[in-house]
Amino acid sequence: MPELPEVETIARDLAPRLRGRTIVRLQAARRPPVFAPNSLPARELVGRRIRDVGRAGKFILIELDGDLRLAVHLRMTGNLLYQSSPGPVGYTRATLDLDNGARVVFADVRKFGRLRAFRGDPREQLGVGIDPFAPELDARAFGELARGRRAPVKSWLLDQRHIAGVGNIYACESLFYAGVRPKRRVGKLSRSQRERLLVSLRRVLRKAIHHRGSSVDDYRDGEGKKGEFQKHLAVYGRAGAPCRRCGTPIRRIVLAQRGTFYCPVCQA
DNA sequence: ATCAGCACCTGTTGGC
DNA sequence: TGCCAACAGGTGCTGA
Repeated sequence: MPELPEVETIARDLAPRLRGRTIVRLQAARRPPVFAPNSLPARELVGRRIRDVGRAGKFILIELDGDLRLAVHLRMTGNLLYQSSPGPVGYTRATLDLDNGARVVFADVRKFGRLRAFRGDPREQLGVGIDPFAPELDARAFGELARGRRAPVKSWLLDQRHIAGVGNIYACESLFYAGVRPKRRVGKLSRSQRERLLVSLRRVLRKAIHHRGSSVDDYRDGEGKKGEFQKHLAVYGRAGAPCRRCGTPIRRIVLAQRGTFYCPVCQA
């Protein structure tokens, strides 16, 4: 479900409320376990003060004293909610009670989402690649990452080890604005195609953050509210509908087992 | 070293 | 109206 813009929105919602608070109690579902197998024990988190909340790829990062971090991955249907006065939430998988009486709830219908406590460098520990907004990521660096890769550009964008944070919606959208077909082999893109793709990717991610993310179905922000960017999608979920630029019906194919949307005229 | 395919879960939707 | 297959924003594992 949530991709970079949704995760960024939640992290920004939570940061000012959680900063300086201490975790006084933690409850976590055991079947199936919400904590990842490679997590430090959950009890390590109790009694710790929260320094900040950020993001690495699609992970929400809750940074604690003692070089400790809690990474939250929402996968398809996870939500992370702040409650100033705690009340019941459906599909709750974990709760963090804070020293001011507030609570952070992790709820997830499909139970794919995971928590992981760890120490050390987040990008290294979590295996996430470069951030799309990193200044050092230019057409040249993109070219080096993609050199020799035969995967379709869309599949490559979804692999978090390369560029981290792009998911199915924003991969489709950025390829549309760049005028590149999802099936094009990433290693064979021209420099100008890579340039256009980077510009499109950043523009669409920035706009989506501005609109507080896309709520196609389950996504909610840190206050439980929907995003607005689903109203501005150009191709995602629009199979058969006219392309906003040329009027040709948007096509849907399956690539890497994911629904993939593009305009057969605007995308070469 | 890649990459396709399936597994993990539950809920909603669309076609017959 | 009812049933069931297909599909859903993600990733990890297996085996070719």
